[in-house]
Amino acid sequence: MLIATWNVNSIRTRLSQILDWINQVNPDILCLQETKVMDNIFPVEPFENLGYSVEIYGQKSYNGVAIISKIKPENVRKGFYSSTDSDQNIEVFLDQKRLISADISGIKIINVYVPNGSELGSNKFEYKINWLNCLASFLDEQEKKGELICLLGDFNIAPSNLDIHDPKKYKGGIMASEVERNALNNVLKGRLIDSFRIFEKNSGHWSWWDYRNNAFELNKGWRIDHIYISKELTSKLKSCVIDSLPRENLRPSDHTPVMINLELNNINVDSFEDEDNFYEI
DNA sequence: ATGGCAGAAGCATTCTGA
Repeated sequence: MLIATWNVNSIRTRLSQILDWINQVNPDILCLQETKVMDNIFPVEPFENLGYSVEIYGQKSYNGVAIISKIKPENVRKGFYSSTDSDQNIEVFLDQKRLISADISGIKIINVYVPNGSELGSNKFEYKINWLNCLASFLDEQEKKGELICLLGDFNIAPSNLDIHDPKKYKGGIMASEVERNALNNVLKGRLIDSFRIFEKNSGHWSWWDYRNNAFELNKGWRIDHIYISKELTSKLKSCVIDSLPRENLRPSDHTPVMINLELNNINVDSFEDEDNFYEI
């Protein structure tokens, strides 16, 4: 099962590029960020015509996330939610559409567009850290329910200096600070694994290149788009690939797709009960 | 310290991103 994430920086501007990529790669699940469009004018039909279900959570101009899936998702939820009434933090984040989740093939897919944060010390930076803390609480609750999780999207954080083309230049700055890395680690808590680092231990692999200063041509990038999976799923993980080709397109997104291959093809979704599998909840 | 590049909104220019 191919699961991909891609910050497309406007679904309407990038539509033909996304459809081309789907036709070439044939992903089972494609999670999008920065769709930048209200739900009532999201181009749903082109994806449905390719056999996908489309779940969207967007707004005008900014943010916006979507799950495009061959298997119809269940329990689709938009934004943070909690089964306990105590979590009043959630109300604060309703105006920015940055998270959509759904159950697909026994895995809870959590698609996120983490705030950028602008610069350390700013109000936006505080929002970013608060948002990540809320995500940590959200995952705590999912873990308590025994969910198998795939948390993926644009995190706007380079997890280590290996994930920045010039770590000295950007040391301690936005997307590279210890505060952000600690907040991210508090989300992961060792229970979620960075798929890419299972296969690649070296630097030099990027998922985002700034539009400015010829950054792509100079290969001055960052790895800020990630696919984290529950520990229990790592034995099923066959690959994690950053596909940099779409960044070469005319009028590209500044991000490029990241995808994993999870070997779930021996699983019959219709007969979970008959299977003696670790992923049962 | 600033700008550089891009998209949306909307028609000149501002806001936001990373």
